[in-house]
Amino acid sequence: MIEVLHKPLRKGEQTRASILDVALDLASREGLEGLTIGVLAERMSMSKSGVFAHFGSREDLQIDVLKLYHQQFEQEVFYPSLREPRGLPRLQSLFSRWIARVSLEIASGCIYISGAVEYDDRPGPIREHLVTMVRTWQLALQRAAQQAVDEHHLAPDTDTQQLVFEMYGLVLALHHDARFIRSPGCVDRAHAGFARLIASTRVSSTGSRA
Amino acid sequence: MIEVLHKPLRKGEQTRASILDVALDLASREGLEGLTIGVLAERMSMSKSGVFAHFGSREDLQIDVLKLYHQQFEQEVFYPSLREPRGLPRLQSLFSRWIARVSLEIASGCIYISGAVEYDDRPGPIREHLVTMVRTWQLALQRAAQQAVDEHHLAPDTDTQQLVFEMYGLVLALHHDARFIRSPGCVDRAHAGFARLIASTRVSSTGSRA
DNA sequence: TGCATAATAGGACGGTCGTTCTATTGTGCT
DNA sequence: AGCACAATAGAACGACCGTCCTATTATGCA
Repeated sequence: MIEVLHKPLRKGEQTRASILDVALDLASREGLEGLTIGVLAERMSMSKSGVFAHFGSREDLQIDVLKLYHQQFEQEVFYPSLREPRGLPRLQSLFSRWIARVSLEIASGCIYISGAVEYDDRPGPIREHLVTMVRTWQLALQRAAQQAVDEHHLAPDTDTQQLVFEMYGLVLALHHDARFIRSPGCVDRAHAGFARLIASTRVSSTGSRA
Repeated sequence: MIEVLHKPLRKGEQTRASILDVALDLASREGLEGLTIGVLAERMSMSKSGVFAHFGSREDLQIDVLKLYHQQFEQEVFYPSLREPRGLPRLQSLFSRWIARVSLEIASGCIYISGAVEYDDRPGPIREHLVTMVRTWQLALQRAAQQAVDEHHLAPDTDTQQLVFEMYGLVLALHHDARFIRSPGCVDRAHAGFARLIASTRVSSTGSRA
């Protein structure tokens, strides 16, 4: 008996979790703003109020979806890469798993990316959560890049912020061409871009601009 | 007397044009899906039906906004670059003007980019128009890149599709970091990325990947 | 097996949406 | 000036939205 007081009856948490699963799938397809309680209830074969009761408001639901996505992203992309040795191998692993995830979710879309467009001009807690999560991911990439510099895998004068900027660009281009344009072969192009990026960073400086 | 039959009274076309101007500004901020007739009417100090009467439907309005944006984009980015000599100078001019435009519209957003996310999974005429326009722009870039190869400004085995992919990525990253993250200095990073991209393409092959 | 209460359903609210219809105002030509 | 008609206003429609309130049903523990 570890939990003593107010142990919530199990059924509630269980359906709440499966609602969140469906909500995540829906938000991945239609965007966080397109996530609607009515459609969500329909997919759950529940009433609107039945779904609503599990979250204080739609905004809370959206934030919970965001947190779930973040959690899955960490689990699939970030943590497994920590098993790779520091430096270039880990950085490459991060990028590869990132690409793999974005490739897999071509059918459903990446909430970090769609959310960035939806909330770039919409203030509020959702935007703040999103920015924090994306910033966290970018800083994790930058830390891995800096370790690659420290391990002498990349040139000592490497601008790691520039490196992350370009890595992010490759993934955004992948997402764009795959989901919007639907042009084949863009996964390979993302990999090729990264290879060239690393190659030109390994030998000499990236060369920041005035 | 050049125009003879059914010459439309001028007032209508005039207000229609100014409605479109406001609609473009609105769609740049809130996205094409966020463009609403009620808000548009409010900003025009007109009634909803008064605004609506100028367009057969909201979808037609959205498409007209799209066409207006495309027209402005061509006027500001594409045509001026044609005055530069074929090859690398023209390619660089295209990219610079592109960056400049995206930088200027940091306050309002690029419809090509936000539209790509909004309509990547939403079939219909709007999506089709958008894809056509973006494809047109990508092909223009690719043509300019191919000319740079022909003029021996870039390596003969350059993968121009890969080049355009990475250029697009740089602009997407710029848009992302400027509008969403709001991190300073990303305009310089976009330029630096392009410089590195050209440098590594000028010397040797880009190296496509299996 | 009951009883407290968690979980869900159902309905109603005010709001906004795109769209349509009808009436009114304004324009531009003869 | 007056007439035909373009341009706009105003109100109403059905649909969907998030949210609240009140019943009803289901759950888990004594």
